[in-house]
Order: sequence, then structure tokens, then C-alpha cells
Amino acid sequence: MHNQLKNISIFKSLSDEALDRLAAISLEVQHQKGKILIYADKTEPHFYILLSGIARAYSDGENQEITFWFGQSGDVLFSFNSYINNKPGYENIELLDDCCLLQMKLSDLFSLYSQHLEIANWGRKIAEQELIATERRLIDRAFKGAAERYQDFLTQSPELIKRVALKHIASYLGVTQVTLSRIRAANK
Amino acid sequence: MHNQLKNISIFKSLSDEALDRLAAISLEVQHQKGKILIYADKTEPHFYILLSGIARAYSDGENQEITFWFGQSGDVLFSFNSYINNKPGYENIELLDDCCLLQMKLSDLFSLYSQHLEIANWGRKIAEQELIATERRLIDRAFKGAAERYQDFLTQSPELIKRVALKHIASYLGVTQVTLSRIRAANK
DNA sequence: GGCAGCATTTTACAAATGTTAAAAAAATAA
DNA sequence: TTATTTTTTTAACATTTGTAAAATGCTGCC
Repeated sequence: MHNQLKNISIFKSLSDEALDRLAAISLEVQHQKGKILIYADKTEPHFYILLSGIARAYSDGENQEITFWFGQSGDVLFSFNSYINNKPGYENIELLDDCCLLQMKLSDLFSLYSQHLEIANWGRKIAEQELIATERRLIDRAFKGAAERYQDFLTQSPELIKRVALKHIASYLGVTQVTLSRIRAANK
Repeated sequence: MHNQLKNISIFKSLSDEALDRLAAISLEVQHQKGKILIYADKTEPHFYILLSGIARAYSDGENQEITFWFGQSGDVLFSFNSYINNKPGYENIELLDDCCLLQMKLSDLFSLYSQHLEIANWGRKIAEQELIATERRLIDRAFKGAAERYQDFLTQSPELIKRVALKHIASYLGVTQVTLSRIRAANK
């Protein structure tokens, strides 16, 4: 397990000793395409790292479902509000492929945070990276039009375009599927 | 200084010993209304906690300026990208009142993170709280119309309505000032 | 092949928001 | 107070995006 973790970029900065401690609480699990791994209305007791496959986080609105995150191999995958406040969160997480994941119990992880300086700082950096990414998206929403956001998505996540339904990409970009179709038609 | 910190909610969870360590690197500073405390194009070497007054973070676009954060007494105030990646960020921070702030050098703070378990976890929680707040705003943008976001802002930040120009609130809510005026007119 | 079911695009129209400019109101200074 | 400047609102019109429904395309399966 230790050697497997070593190859995942999120663990790259860690010492062998810290890696051992994390390896000791990690379990490799597999789930099938279509599995809802995390439910918005439940407190999720696990933290995951996606080893292979893709996933999306979405929220259910009154008459629509909005995707606001896509995960790929190497990404961390957790319910923000479960992880941070130990309460049900805002997102469901669905696997869009058969996925291989690393699973840790939050209770084990928090126990390491409270004992191990290096791992506590590693956990701090995870939150910080998610924060920067989320802020970036909020600012992009303000400054870029839907067409530009689509272009950015194309260049930054070319693999996802092929594998994800356009309706999910449309809601991720903050427009309806009709508008996304119009953008795509204009790009021809 | 120690006793002063004790009354600020962000420090409430800390032990006396941790508080002493933070107090030792903290400096109380004052700045006048209108002061640009943080510039988007510079790496900001400080971390602040707002003791009194209000502030806003904004980005400059081509022909507009977009406010995406307001801070009040007790809030932390820092350039996300300076803090996290040691690079210039996306936001300018302007003081909207004469403000009293607690200032720490990032280099001092990071040094504590790397030495002190409790403070490292405190830093983790700061990032996590900002993350939850930012995610919340992204989801609200997706599910709520501008009128509802304005109502929420009214109930959640009644003090800010009185003290902040509507053009800043409009851009915070993601609409033009004209649209915000229409929303306000409809509410009469 | 051909049908069933789902995803995507297109069309026509409606609603919301943006743009520009000007008027009104409010704040500030003389 | 009046004059001047700034902020906010209103109006008219243009543009974007949404909604609903129909048309087209795609996939799997009998």
C-alpha cells in the first residue's frame, strides 16, 4: 500500500513515515459506474482519493440537477460539509465510470490530524487547494461568458468532454443544455 | 495582546499556549477608509484579521470591477493565492471604513504551522471555513435567482446594506446595478 | 434491420438581464 | 442655503438566455 500511495501526486510531498501512517488507514475499494458514492442528505464518514475513473458532484434543485464538480484520477473526493462540519452536505457524488478509490475513515484521518504535524499540514494544503480552485471558478463565472468557459473547459479537461453527457457539462458551466448547444453550433 | 486575542471568535478554540505563540507574531495596525490593503498584482506577505471596520475584495475586469467578498469584524482577510501559492492573487482588498486589524507575517505564521500541531490544525480549519463559504456561494449562484440572493444578503448582512455602495453589492450578487435597482423597486 | 429509449440539436417564442442615456435623489462641499 | 458631485433609479431598447416542443441522431437489443 505504501508504494502505491507514493505514485499519487497528492502524496508526493510526504515523508515515508507519514505515508506509512496514511497507508495504515487506507483501503482500496472498487465501485461500478452509476454508483452514488455520497448522498447529499447523509453525513458521509469517508474521505476518498480517486485512483481511476471519473466522477461528478451535483445538487438537486426543484426541477433540475446541477453538476458543479468533476473528478478525475488523482483528485480527492469528499463531502465538504461532512468533512468540515460533520453534517450532511450539499452534494451527491456519482461515479461516471467503474472506479477504483482509496478510502479512509474520517475518524481515522482526523485522529491522525490531531497527532501528526506533517499530516495536519498536508490536510491543510488539501483544503487550501480546493479553496483556490473554488474561488477560481467563482471569479471565472463573473468575468467570463458561457462561451469562454466552455472553451476553457475544452482545453483544460479534454478527456471529460468525450466521456461526460453534455447536460452535465452545461449545468457545470452554468447554462442550460440549449444554450450549450448554441455555443457549440457557433463554434463550427 | 494575548487577552485581546482571546475575545476574537476565530481564536476561541485555541489553548493558552497556542494563543501566546500567535500573539507573539501579531501586530495591531490601523488603516484609513479607502486604503487598498492588498493589491491583486502583488504577492501579499501578510495575513490579517479584521478587528473593526468593513472591507471588500474585488477584481478588475476589462470595463468593470467585481466585488466578490465583504469582510466584517472578526473575519480573516488575506490574498488566497499569496497565502496558498506565494504568488500574486486575483483580488484587491479595499477598506471601506477606518479599520483596526491584526497583522501577521505569513513567514512567521507558516513557521508556526510547521512547528506547532495545534496551530497547524487551526490553519487547516481556517482554510476549510473559507472553502465551505465559497462553495456555498457557488451553489447559491446556481440555484437562486438574483432577487433571492438579494433577500438573503439583506437578512444575513443587514449592516452591510447600510454601509456599502449598491454598485458593490450588485456586482457581489452577480448582476448589474440597473438590475439590482429593479429588484429593489419590485420589493416595495 | 428495425424498434425503443435516451441524448442532442433546432426552432419559435417568452422572460430576464444587459446597455446606454437621462432623470431623480442623495450626499458633499462651498 | 445653494451649488456641485456622486449615487441611484428609471426608461427605452438590444441581447442573451430560458422554456417547451419537435426533430434529429445515437445506442443497444430483440
